[in-house]
Amino acid sequence: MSVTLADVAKATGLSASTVSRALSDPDKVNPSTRERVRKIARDMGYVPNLLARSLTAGRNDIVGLIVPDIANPFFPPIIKAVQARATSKGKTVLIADVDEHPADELHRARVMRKRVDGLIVVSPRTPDDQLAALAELRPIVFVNRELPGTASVIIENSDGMREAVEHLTALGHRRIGYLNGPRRSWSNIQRQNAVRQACADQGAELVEFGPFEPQIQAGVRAADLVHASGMTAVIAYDDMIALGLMARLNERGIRVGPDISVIGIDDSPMSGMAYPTLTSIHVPGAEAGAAAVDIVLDLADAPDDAPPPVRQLETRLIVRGSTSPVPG
Amino acid sequence: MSVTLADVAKATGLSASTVSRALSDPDKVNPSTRERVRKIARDMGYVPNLLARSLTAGRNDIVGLIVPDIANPFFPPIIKAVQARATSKGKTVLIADVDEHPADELHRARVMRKRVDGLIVVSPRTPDDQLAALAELRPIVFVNRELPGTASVIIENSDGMREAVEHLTALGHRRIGYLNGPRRSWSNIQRQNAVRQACADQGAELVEFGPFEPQIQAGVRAADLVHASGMTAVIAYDDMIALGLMARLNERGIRVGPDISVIGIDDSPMSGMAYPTLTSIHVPGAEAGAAAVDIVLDLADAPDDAPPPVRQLETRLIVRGSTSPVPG
DNA sequence: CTGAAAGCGCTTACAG
DNA sequence: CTGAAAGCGCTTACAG
Repeated sequence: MSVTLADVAKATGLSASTVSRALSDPDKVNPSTRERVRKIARDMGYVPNLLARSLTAGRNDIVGLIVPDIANPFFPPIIKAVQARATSKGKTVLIADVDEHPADELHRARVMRKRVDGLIVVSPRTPDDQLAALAELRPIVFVNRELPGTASVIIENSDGMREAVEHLTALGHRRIGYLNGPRRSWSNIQRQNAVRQACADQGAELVEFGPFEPQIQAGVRAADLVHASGMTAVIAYDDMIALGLMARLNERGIRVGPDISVIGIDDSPMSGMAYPTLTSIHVPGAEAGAAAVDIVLDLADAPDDAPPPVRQLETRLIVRGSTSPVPG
Repeated sequence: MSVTLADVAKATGLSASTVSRALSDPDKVNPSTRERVRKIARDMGYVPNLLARSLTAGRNDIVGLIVPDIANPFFPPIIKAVQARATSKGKTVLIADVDEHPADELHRARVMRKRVDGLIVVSPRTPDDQLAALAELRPIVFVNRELPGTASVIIENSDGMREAVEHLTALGHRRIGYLNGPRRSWSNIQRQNAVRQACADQGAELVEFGPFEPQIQAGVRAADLVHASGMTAVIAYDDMIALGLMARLNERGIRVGPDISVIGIDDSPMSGMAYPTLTSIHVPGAEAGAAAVDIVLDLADAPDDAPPPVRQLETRLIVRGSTSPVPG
């Protein structure tokens, strides 16, 4: 097998304690023995078993991050932000992608639990009846889902949605479609409520479609429904759906913008690359990721009875080429 | 702190051994005591410390996956394939994204090493002088990079590249641009060699640009260079660069297809969504991911002196809307 | 079927 | 500054 601390101890003629200190807590050992130990350890090809170290030290210097779907462009910016923040605090990030299988979340979280110092779960899809079990795996913070007694970072959809609806009504649209996201998605419920409220406030008629999965193909499928319904403007649950919608409308010769206005949500990197460029509601995913790191690491050394923090972040509309005045 | 095995043992009046078996190796214990133990453990909210379990059992049931950049659409299909295969073999996948910082790869691999049963490193960017150290963290398999004595899955670029160049020359193009990827990228060297060979074989003139990072913005930047050079056809290191190139050309009123032909590499999901749709060389990332899982898990229980397997996979051209006959 | 003991590979008070 | 000892929370031969 591989070289252990005991092997190095034997080779140096010192105790395991001293070797351990020379490697992990250098100040506590005589400089000359320290260097001797380190050299011998290196020569022997000693690589500390970080599992064992974590078990005794009770620390991993790792943050665990669980996301629903790494392929959804909404998540990479969050992941990058989590990594940037965690790195700046000396932690490594390990990611689990549950591939939109909500039932797996709890299992993955348990697998990670002791291997990390804290868990960030983005948009937990975990069914309600298991959510409490997930929340127990503290330190843990939810992004985009609230549970009493659990730390969370919440992105408030209402401002951005209000701006989107105002933008459309200002362009003359009176009938607005909303493409629902996944049926049980917490985010979709938030967005659905927000669009209903905003349309009611603006006196616009709202027609809902879906639910749709947050994938391009779902948007492609939505396109024909939307067009058949005669909507002049539509807001999609997310950019993936909006992009699929646009692709299919393009294909059918329906001009996005002039013929039908489309608004996405997430302001993902692709929204500026699409044709036409996609008007989208910016969701501060990066800020949310950074905030989640701060919270979960604070939690790690907070007393158990401290009230778990809840941070709120706002959204706003980014206008691009896919929205135009109502045709005719 | 949390409930330990010893706590449960005390509560049941049994030894830790029996409790351990009741939970992890149920067949070795009397059914009635087994159920009693399990019930009490559940009631006490016992959650086994998987770190400790892994340390003694020497198994994690986890596969570690290291990728250069999760936001690059080339990687998610590989990740998904790795997960699908690993799941079917009862393993969980933990992902590390090194965010295009090659120097971090070795460190991340070490952090993961004992927490997983095997490591898959996709497109290792690790500098040559550290690569051997990385390769020592066995069981490990590289995807898209070769190192003697190390298991790997290699995607052979030459077939797809030859098809791409043939396609362009058949359309009448005589001067073909190639947008290089990152300078030290192993993949770029492979692709560069392949395009040089293919152009030489077809008697086409090759003009190289770059290096460019595999990002949309780099493609945007490349667009003006390419257009100024008078190329009628260009092959990009990857789809990201190709998409950025197309976006900028669109913006300048240069029609991709009729005015200039563009070919990407990777056949990422977005290539079918772009405007126009992007002709691209399909790279069998999913197959590579699945193969890597098979190899790394085999390695885990292979004798140390077994020759590490090397698997080769082929590429092919997918023709879409971004390539047309040479103008004029 | 169950238990006592040793051990996985480290770290960390506690002495000296 | 260094070492002996106990311990982190489990698992697993070995006895019985």
